[in-house]
Amino acid sequence: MPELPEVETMVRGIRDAMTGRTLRELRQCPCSCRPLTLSPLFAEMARRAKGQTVTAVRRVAKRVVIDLSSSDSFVIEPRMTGLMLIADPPDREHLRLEWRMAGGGRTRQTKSVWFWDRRGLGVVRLCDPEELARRLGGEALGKDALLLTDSDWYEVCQRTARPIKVALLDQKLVAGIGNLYASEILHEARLSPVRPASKMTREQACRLQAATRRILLDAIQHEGSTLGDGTYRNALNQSGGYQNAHRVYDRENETCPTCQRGRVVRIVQAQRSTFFCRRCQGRG
DNA sequence: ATTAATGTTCAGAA
DNA sequence: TTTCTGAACATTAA
Repeated sequence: MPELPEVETMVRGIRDAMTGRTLRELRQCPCSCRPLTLSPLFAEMARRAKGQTVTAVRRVAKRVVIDLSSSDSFVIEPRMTGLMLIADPPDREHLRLEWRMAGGGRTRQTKSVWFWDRRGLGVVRLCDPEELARRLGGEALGKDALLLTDSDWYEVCQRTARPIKVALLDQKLVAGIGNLYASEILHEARLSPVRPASKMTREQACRLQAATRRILLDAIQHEGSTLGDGTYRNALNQSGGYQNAHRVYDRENETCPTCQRGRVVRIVQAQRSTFFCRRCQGRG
């Protein structure tokens, strides 16, 4: 489930444990399931990273990026069930990787950060982060030049005739939005998920930009969404709180909290569930 | 036993 | 060229 708000929460949760510290050791955790996907392979990755100091911990779209004093960075894609932790994990058998950081000052102590992943679909790379960023569109939320402006949103919408909900999931168009937040954003923007992206007016693109910002900031404030299966946890292994604020996602048949009249319906687009209110979001 | 679930990426068809 | 579909990855819960 980690989408932009959950990854942002992970990054904030591990930042102090890593920034300015030296990597004493990278360890692969013994686990009975399939091995974590690493690039390069573990031995090479550990050799290149050991002894490096972490200069920054940041988020790029749905990825955690750990910059090292060399030009390398760890780029972690949690995909469906990956977590970055500094506290006890939900279980031991799905721990995948451990970064043992030297303690502050002259102490011999180490401070560990773990990557935990139940389904094991996550990927950890050690590479130049630029090469991965090149495959992504502008950031849905951020503060630098990568962030999409109002007019960028309009231009991005013009690029495809696919339904706007499907377009929002295309990381080459907008980076950071996933299935859950796409429904919430479109509801906030009062736009039909089935409307072709290319038919958006400038005014609608503007609403989309504003809704994206509001929803994602709000979700970050609540430390992300922990769905029914309880998989997503913050770095301290605590649940997020935004699931209680969802207006349409996974709320099929409930009364729309905005118009108080319509019912939330579920449709399938690109093999994923979309939730929306026909009354206040229209038919496209 | 079957189905669906937050993501990404690829192959192949329409 | 664009868009759509399905599969693959692996696990768990309803």
